[in-house]
Amino acid sequence: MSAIRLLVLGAVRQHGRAHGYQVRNDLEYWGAHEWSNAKPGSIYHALKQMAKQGLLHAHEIAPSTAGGPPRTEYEITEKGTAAYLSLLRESLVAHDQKPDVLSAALGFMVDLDREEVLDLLRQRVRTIRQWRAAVTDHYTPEDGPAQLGHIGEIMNFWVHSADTGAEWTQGLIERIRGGAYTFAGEGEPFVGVLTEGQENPYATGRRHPEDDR
Amino acid sequence: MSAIRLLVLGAVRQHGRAHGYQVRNDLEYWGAHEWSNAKPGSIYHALKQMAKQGLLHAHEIAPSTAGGPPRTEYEITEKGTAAYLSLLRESLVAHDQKPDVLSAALGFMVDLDREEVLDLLRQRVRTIRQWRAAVTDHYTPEDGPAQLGHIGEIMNFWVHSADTGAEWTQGLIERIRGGAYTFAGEGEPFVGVLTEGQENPYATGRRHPEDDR
DNA sequence: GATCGTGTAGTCAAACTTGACTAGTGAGGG
DNA sequence: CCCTCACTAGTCAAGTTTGACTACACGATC
Repeated sequence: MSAIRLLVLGAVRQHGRAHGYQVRNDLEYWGAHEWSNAKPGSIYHALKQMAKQGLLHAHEIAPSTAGGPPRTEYEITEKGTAAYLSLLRESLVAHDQKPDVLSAALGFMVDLDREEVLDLLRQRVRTIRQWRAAVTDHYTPEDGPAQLGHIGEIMNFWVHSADTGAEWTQGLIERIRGGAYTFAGEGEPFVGVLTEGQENPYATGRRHPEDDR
Repeated sequence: MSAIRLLVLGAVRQHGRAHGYQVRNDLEYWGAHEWSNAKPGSIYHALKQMAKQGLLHAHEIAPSTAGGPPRTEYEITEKGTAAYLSLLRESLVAHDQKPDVLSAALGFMVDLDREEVLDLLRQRVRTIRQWRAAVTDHYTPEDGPAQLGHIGEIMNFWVHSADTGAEWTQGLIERIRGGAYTFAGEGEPFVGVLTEGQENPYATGRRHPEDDR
């Protein structure tokens, strides 16, 4: 699964009601266009698709005051909220070598409560360890790993990713256990969307020149 | 860019001439179906597409002796070889948070010569460092990183990935500098394809049960 | 007062990916 | 001798992603 659905659902949910451009702008604010496939086409497509599937409810709205084509506003449905939460949980646990999914999940983790996030992250560490074991097991020929030649570097790379991924997750667990951040039901939530008329300091026009990679 | 083109070009090139199923089987042998999107559909699609673009040359062949539909054999063209090498170089250098691209490139790096690979990997380390600097710069507000709240964990995660990625690359550089593996023009190359009639120990049927993740 | 850039809002075709499906052959078991 | 199962080889529709494009409004600039 890609990160786009999680991102879009989360963005719409935070707004209560949002049109495509608003979602697009939020994702840009979060830097998501840099670490995920959050291109305009994907966002509008995801909105339409999820509306068709009943995860979002679409309201046709008159053309905006600021020119441009007629907009559609979306609202998350109950089914959508359920899908969102299950996607979020899944993304925190799963180790699918897709860093964008984890990044998106980190951005929304505070929608769950602290204890649950800790549980999910511990589960994540276990998942990674299991995967690591499967890799070393599967790719170690009977006559020793040297037989693989340079192909062994592929395995080596996965194992390294697994180890560092587990280590990082462990660090995050410590920080959260230590009381960092504000989770669901712990009072004033952290506001991560742009309010109407607020300028976007991370908009495309003002990127740092070193960004090009 | 996805890894599929690199994988398919590399596989066809190693065979000299190969039909779709052979490529598919090689990729499975390398475990590529586990760490990349090397599904049958993608492979056949890539073959056709690249044939249309002149990177491969297609020979229509009579139905195989072993039953099944008529096969098409592909041969890499000059243009294809050029594309392959440039894709390979690019994949060794680029840090696009897509681990499958790097894995594929590792599998083929021995098609280049040792010194060039070392250069490319050093370049990779530099690229990662630059990217890391851009991230910390871009996502550190004037009033200190604490302002980001839990969103800062996204940045933290990238930075961690960059650091461990650079570290791993450095390790690989050391191993290659130390004389490991056999690169282009250094004599008997490592054979990474299945020869006709050889059994495939990693074929789908015999996977380890722990593989399911 | 034309036009140039920027922001708003979204569409579209082309390419790619996915997962399920087709279809023939041959070996082995009952 | 028939039936099932695995292997060989590939197709297809549905869904997704990409990158370029449209179209309007507003302010600034020449």
